[in-house]
Amino acid sequence: MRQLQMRRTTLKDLAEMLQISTSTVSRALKDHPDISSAVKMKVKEAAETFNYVPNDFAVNFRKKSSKVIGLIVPEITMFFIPSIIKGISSVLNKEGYHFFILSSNDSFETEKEHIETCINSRVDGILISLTNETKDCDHLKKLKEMEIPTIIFDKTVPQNIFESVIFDNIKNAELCAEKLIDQGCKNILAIFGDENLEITQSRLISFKSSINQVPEINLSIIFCKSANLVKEKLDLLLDDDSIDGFFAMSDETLMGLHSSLIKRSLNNTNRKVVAISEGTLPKYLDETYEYQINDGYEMGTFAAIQLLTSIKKEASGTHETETAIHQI
Amino acid sequence: MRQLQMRRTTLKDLAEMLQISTSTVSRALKDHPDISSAVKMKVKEAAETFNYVPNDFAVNFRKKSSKVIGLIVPEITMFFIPSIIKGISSVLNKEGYHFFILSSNDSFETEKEHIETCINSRVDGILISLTNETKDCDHLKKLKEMEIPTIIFDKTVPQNIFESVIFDNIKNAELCAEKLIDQGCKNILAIFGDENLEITQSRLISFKSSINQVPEINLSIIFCKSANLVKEKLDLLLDDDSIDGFFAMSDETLMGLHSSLIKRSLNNTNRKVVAISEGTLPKYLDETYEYQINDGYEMGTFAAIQLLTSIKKEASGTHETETAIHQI
DNA sequence: TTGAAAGCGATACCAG
DNA sequence: CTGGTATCGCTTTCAA
Repeated sequence: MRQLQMRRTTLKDLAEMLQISTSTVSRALKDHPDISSAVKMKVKEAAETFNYVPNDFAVNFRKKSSKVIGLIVPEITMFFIPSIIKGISSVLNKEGYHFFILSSNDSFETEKEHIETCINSRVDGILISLTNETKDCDHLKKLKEMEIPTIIFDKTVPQNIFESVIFDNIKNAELCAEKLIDQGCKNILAIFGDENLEITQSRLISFKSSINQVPEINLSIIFCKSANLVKEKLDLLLDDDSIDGFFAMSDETLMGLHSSLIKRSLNNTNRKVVAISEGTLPKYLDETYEYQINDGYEMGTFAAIQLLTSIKKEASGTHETETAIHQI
Repeated sequence: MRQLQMRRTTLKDLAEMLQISTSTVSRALKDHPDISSAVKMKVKEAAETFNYVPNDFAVNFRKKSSKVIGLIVPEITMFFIPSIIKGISSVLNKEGYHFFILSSNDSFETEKEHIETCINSRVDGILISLTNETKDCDHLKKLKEMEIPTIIFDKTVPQNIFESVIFDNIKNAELCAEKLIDQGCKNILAIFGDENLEITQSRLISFKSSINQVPEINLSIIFCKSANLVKEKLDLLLDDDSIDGFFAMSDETLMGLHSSLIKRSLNNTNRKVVAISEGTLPKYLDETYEYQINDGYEMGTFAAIQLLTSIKKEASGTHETETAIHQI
């Protein structure tokens, strides 16, 4: 088995051609102040003409830093992933970092494997959003031991051992409730996702308590794990038009709701729809819907910046065990 | 500046502890037939207890293979990217490969930079979908010279120098046209994306020629680069209900159409909507819409498999310059 | 201002 | 079956 790729020009090659040492070439290439500008010129020219490209493997190996971070997500959804990727790329690429995407497919076991993978491939840091199955952070402890900077985002668990970035679920649910109240809705149907999720619970509690402050409102609540389930349930539920206000806690639940409303031609009747949403998609659904936006792009950038910060701290030897929770 | 990460157990550490050579340890760990099972046992046990993890940097460096591939896409869209990522992950992860996502943000310059980045980081292969600005493959020639296996997918250019994977645009547009014809539509509006794109042109030509076989059909065509533009144009155009058939060449154009139909409560009147679609989203829009599916997941798996195949060929020294175009 | 040389950690060839 | 050793390409002291 031969080499995977054609042999490339190395530092040594340049050194031999110019009859100087590799150390000098190395330093010249990175504008080290010790090197005379004459030599720098020569070296850079040669590097240019011979198409020299530093071998990142060797550099990483030597420096023990991969400039790679691992992104572990519970699943690849169309609502959240694209915006979060954009956000993360925008800050990481600027700093010369790359990232892998590893999807846990909603399996705790896969999540654990991915964490091992990240450790093995020597990532400089990890951004992770936990699966629905993940109940604690035990499997993350190793990361702490190995001092691998890690930020948890979006889906977290209560006993959090890392810095994390989440949306302000309380506030958003509250604002949605207020919109429905202001609209004068009296018969509200609220649609939530997976009942076991932290994010569902916090939105639920907040939404309910806001609505309950207006005693004349009649509130029904359903939980559905997928857009399809929402649709199925609603197709049965919506047999009268008495509901004048809908709340969807996410894009996914909103999609199911929209689908069902369309089917029953209820979309333009006298009812209000408000939702918590990532915001990319819903603008095309119906102009009358109102949203409280959870901006995935913003979360991505924020989390990435936090991670880079703690990578730098690690590198400089500071060892504060940050576990702050940032709400955005 | 100290090491980024805590020192980990190395082969040498194990060798010293067991008082044997590193070569033996290395071989034992990978079940080399030469090694006695007694030694293997000992070594593996030690590796286990001391939490030995091979240093991928060193391995890659030595073997000149990164087990990383670069995925370059023109933009991060919610319609295509999630499914393509899922498809690619599903085959690459199984084979121990990872991939970076690099988005060109529809800029030819950025695309070129990303290609450089991939070369620098010594990826084992590249999966690339070109931007709208990309008119030829000159910037890809370097990849050919350097013998970096590359597959172009979805967005290609006519003078293609690499193997590529595309959807069967001709067939799909044709089938959509037939659906509208079968439905008896007489006044059709067809919505296309960016007029300059290869994929737009092939869908356009095919769709038009199919429709034109039925002389009594009146066909109007519009081109819009984004869902928003579709909506804006339609909000002006749709002042009467005479259109009884719509064709959208993509999810993006379909979203604009849907939005506009909803707004005018035209969604449940007597008209047919057919579209070429990635398929993830549209099932929630309106049950009466019909689709010709371009499956991003399938494209992802297919492209990834092709890439792995050519990586293996490269490795074994076979040098067929494949430029086959696969339609799926 | 420059060079020599020591590794980083794993692999593989050649001996024994 | 096992050990010694060169090597991958680069960075980084230490010496000159």
